Amino acid sequence: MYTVAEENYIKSIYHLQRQQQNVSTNALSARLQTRPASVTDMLKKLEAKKLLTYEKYYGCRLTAAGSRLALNIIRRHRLWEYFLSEKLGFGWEEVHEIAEQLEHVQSTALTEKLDAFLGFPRFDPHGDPIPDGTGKMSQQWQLPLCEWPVDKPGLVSAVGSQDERLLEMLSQKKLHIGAVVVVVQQFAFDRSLEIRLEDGCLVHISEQLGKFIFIKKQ
Amino acid sequence: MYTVAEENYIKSIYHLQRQQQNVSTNALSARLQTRPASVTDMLKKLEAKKLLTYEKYYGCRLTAAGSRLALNIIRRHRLWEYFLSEKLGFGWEEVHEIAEQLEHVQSTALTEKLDAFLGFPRFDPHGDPIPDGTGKMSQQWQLPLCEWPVDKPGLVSAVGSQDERLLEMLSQKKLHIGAVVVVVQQFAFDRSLEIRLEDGCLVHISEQLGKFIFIKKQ
DNA sequence: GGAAAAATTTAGCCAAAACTAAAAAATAAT
DNA sequence: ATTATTTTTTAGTTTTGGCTAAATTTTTCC
Repeated sequence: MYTVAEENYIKSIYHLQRQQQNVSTNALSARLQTRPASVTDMLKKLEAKKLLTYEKYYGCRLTAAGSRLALNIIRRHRLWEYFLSEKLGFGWEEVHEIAEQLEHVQSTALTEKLDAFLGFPRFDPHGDPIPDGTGKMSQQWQLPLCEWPVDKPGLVSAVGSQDERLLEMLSQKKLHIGAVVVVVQQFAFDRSLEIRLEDGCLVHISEQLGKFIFIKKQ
Repeated sequence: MYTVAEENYIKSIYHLQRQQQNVSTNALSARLQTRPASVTDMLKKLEAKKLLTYEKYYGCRLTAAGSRLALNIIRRHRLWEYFLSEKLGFGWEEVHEIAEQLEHVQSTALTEKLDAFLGFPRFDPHGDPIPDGTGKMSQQWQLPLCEWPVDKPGLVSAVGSQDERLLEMLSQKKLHIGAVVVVVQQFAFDRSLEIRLEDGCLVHISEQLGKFIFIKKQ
């Protein structure tokens, strides 16, 4: 299969490709914290393996095979993040670093069984969509409530966890899927939120909770 | 911290040390499937890191620090094996290879939280004891029931899991800790077992169940 | 359009962890 | 107690994935 270094390159290229259509050597160098010269070397290797096309001085793009691999790595990463946060009780700031290691464990069976064990979650604790086994993922643009802009109405589209304590809290605050909400203000002290529901009710939401409620455009 | 290669050496030396008191270059070479010359190189490196003492031509022994590291790696390995088998539903033959990768994920917090999530299990699916955070582990020689010799009386000494469905089944079959059992026969077809209890009752045990009941000598 | 700046590549080097072939030490056998 | 055999080490290479310094190409700016 592929080495950890190769997988990290592919993953980074995938993410950068969403902003620039051709990923430059320097952009990769900055993201991976390696020198441009090393990036050039690796791009040649990855081109030889047909994971990307590379044109001297003009950067690279993933091939279909490269994108497939990238989505698979992202799938592993986000499933582990979900596991760490949901099952082991890690805070969402802590999960990324550990998932960076776990994502490189090679075993298709492991990924599939983990997915099933977690109940086929569609979003990780940061609100990013988790690709399915074929690489498809929910494309809807959405953000956790705590990052949603003030005064812009939005729709509750998903929750990041099925924890019953979370679900209980949501139902008590009348925050069901499909509810329309407006963030009235964010308090600087603890980054908690005041939001207004359709019926005009004002509800106070901790930052912690706001991370698990996902909002999309109406 | 330590590299994957270093961790694998330390783990192998720990296991070999239980048979020979000084671990020879050749023994390590055979176990790790690397050439003796490579082993010599690595032993020098590990000695420099004070994980073992090494005397030219006479093999090596782990230092206290080396043993501590070895037990920590074994702890990680067996906790993951338990997770894979108990939570993800892998068969016990499949878990070893995947755990070989997972054991090298570096994060003390991960190990501790995983341990807690699993309910602090004391034995892995193969019946091997899982060291605790300080390196202590149950030293009793014991085997899963499904590997216990026929006609040899044994004592139920531990169960490999606290799963309540398992515990329910055990109490129904009157297989409490301390019970004396004799394996009457093992059926070749599904490797299930017929065992006799103290009161003469015959009980039928699936292989699946037999893996989670540990037996030691009377 | 040509000079300066920025980006990228080439060339040569390093460390980790493996390898082979040959030398040296330890062990076994006559 | 020598010799033969086995084990281990030394010396020199390879591959992977980094690095620096210098050269080259592209881009930008007057």
